[in-house]
Amino acid sequence: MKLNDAQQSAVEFVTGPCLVLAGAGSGKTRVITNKIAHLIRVCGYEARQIAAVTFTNKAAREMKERVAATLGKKEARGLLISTFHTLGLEIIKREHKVLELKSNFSLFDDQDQLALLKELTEPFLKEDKTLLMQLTNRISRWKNDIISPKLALESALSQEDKIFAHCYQLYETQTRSLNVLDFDDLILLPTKLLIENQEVRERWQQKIKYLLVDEYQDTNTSQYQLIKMIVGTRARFTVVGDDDQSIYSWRGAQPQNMALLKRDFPNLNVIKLEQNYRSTARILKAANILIANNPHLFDKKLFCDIEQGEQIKVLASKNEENEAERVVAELISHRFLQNTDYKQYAILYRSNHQSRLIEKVLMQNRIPYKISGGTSFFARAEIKDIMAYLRVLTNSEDDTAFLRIVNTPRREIGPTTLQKLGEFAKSQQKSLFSASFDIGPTGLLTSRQLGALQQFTIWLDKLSEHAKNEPLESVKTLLTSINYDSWLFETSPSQKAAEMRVRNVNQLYEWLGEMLKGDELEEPMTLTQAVNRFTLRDMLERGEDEQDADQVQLMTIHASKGLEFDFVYILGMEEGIMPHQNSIDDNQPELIEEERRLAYVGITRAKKTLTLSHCLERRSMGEVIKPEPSRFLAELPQDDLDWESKKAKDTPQQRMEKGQAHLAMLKAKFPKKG
DNA sequence: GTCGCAAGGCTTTTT
DNA sequence: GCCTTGCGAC
Repeated sequence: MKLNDAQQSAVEFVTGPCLVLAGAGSGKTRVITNKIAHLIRVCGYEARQIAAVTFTNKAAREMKERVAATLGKKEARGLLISTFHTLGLEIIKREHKVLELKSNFSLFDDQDQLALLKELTEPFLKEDKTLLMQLTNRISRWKNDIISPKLALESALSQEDKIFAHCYQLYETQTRSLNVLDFDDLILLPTKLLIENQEVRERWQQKIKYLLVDEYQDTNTSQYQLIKMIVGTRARFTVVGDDDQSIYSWRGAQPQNMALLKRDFPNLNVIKLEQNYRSTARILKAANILIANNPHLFDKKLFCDIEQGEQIKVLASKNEENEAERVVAELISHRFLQNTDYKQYAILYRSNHQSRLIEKVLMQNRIPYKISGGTSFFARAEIKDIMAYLRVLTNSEDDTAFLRIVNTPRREIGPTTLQKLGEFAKSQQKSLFSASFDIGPTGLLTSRQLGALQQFTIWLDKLSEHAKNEPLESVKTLLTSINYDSWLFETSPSQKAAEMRVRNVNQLYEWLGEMLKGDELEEPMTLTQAVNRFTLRDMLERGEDEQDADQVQLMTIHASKGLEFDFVYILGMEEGIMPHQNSIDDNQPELIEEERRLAYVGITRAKKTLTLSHCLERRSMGEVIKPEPSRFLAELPQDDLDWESKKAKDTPQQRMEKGQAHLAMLKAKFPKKG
């Protein structure tokens, strides 16, 4: 298919800064992939001089595949296509000396971060969960805004601010001494480094001669600074974004960065992509009308010349079990009548836990499905265990990981031993691992306790030596010598669960093997790198069977951004779910607007049909609630909706009347503004 | 030091 | 409703 005029000019404009305002389904990925090809084939760039960044692993993977398909793997080799965080990790890895970091640092995921903060702030916050959450968010915001603990402390006004800033400082000191970085550091450190160090900045400007950024509306302050530093005054870059699809403001994304670009680069070329190639006219119209309820940074009008299409179905179910059954039943009969593939269907939801029931029903009906995103895999105890082993193996100072594995499987090293070891290590300013070798003469431990501890750490020490030369081999040794499979069988509630766990561990091992080996597009990694990539959930997957597999796609709406499906089902179109209860409670219009954008993103994933589902009853934290249908349903053009009453015995006339009465109620309850 | 049970309390979304 | 945490028994 030929590019349209707007797309073509977005591809061919390479001499300066370029902002592409790309509405949903307007072919932005095509623009990016074609532009990369154009840069290489026409403008004489080498692949390794071009970097393209996105926000999610899924999007990065998708882009890699599309680019490889356009250019061929040979020409695409060396291209840097990754998430912001992986790019940051890469910069830190190469510049670790300038940053005064050891090369073997490990990464904290948000759970590690929370656990450490909880421990560190216990004297100040008294384990108050709300305060702890606020602190976590605050630290993240400080890091996003490039504010050091020192500065935070200086500018703290209230008593609470001072305590938070103090905790921030403690946290920073502690993470540095553990030789770990958190996710925000991966952006913050490179940004600070490039701002402060001219030599390093020039090195990266030399290396990355052209930068492309997808989902630009999701950048936060430090990410924007990082972009500015990399592109420098040459300003050879293209950013692609859509303020209507900004759904990450809760983690610091500033859609205003789109407007800032005009200020910072006065010669910015702004190109609008307004033709939608994805959805039926009806779906597009519904999406446009919904999003028109939000204020806009940039004006754009999406149009398409695809046929009208079917009405948008609205299912009302009695409760959430019913909802899952209804949606699956709809899907099965649709597939049967239309003779389609499972992989053309997507079931989207607001929060991860909503997948549970759907999974159950899909399983009962033996329908193949794939859940993407979600933390399910890495949240599993067996995966966390092995990850902790790998982290200690590469970074012996990672006490958090050390504590997780020191007694898993059981080694008779209990809380008393660890308490004493912890105190001793603290007094010596040492890691738990290293302190274990020096604690003997102090007599703090009984000989039995010391024996158990040292047997473990000596073994670990040998293993990490082994890991330096033969990383994959050493991981195999690790798994066999702790007899992990048997441990899993002993501790699992059932044979089946144990088999599942063993499979998960094997999966991790397989991925690890692939990452250490590399492939046509990726260089082989060190064990440290591979472990850090895992923490970022950014692993090399042998794509073939994954891609071809005919499976129904399950994911959150957040995870679905940038993807498209023929037939889309959205669950839980209810007040309290979408919009989420928190955004209703706080009574801030911006929060509802973000929820509306989320609904917009969900709706615009659909190419051919869209089905929206809500329940009349739902169990929430143990009690039964009766949620109202989402206000967003009332905002959609009602002529394009096919409201189906929950009772099949209703005549169409009754159904219509009920629907209309319901709507009147909704409209009275949620009057449109303006 | 380990295991099992009961009570309490809640992550929305991702790297 | 489910998962984590705390406590008591062995």
